[in-house]
Amino acid sequence: MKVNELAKRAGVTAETVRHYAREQLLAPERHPDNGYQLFSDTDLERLNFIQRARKLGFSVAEIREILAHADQGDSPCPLVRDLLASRLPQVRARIAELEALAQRMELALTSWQGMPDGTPDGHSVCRLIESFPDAAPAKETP
Amino acid sequence: MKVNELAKRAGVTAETVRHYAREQLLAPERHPDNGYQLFSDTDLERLNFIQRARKLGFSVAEIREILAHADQGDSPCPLVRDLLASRLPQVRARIAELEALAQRMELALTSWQGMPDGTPDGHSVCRLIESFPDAAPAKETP
DNA sequence: CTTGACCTATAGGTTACCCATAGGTTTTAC
DNA sequence: GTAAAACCTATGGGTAACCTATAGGTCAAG
Repeated sequence: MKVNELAKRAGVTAETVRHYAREQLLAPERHPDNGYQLFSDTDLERLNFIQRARKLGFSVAEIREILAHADQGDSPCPLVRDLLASRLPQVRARIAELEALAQRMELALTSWQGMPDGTPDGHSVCRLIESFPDAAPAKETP
Repeated sequence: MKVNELAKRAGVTAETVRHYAREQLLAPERHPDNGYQLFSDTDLERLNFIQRARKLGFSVAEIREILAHADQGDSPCPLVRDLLASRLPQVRARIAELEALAQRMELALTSWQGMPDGTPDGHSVCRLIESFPDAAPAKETP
């Protein structure tokens, strides 16, 4: 089957399929005449596996590793367990970070209730923000 | 003051300062002879403002907008409120997403306790993953 | 035989920086 | 006085997982 058909069957976009092929998660054959990528039913199963693994938080690079193990006939399951176990605390940390952010945002919104906006001068941009208490890391935009 | 001094005073890296300058959040003067960026105390206050705004979840692009308003003499506070109010539910949604992910990860880890690893064949990569129940979106790696 | 649907590959955008490079400048030490 | 250390510049590339746009080849149907 061709890109679009595989994509539809798996419920992803054609671009995602091409992306995975570029990233070596899928290794379709090529039609000798036109160079089209030709996927098998095994590729569909593989793509479903990728989807599940993504839902469990594995990165594309990790999944490539997992699949490489399997392709060599080795069980990737121990690797899978290790990856999951080491990533879980990071996810929890990220959640805590975002929760702290949400609290700062809420506190700001509520404590600004009825506060005057004021106009900026050389030493103030927006006192609402400037007078806000310091806290935790800024990190990236969520 | 030069890049490094401003960076140290504000507790960020010199690269971050240069980044903000490139992104128009800071508009330092230039030393006429050598082209070095020269920052004033006002720039330091501005940088502190940026840090606070980042901690409240504003993106660099948003902060540029906020500062532009202030530079024109307009109060950016209403804009600030709107941005915060519209971003908060997104943060909450992201938290919920990550919590669901963490739960899937935990469920996987515990339900795999003592499960055999198995070796991959043409129709299985790692049954641990393949047999895992479907759920929610995959989204990006956190 | 020409649409229209589908395919290809490449390049650039997203976010907020970080890092490496090459080369000019200033400061410090001897 | 000069040489090395420390700092400055601008540019380009990397990060994660795709998405979009471009230009051009292929194919089935009318």
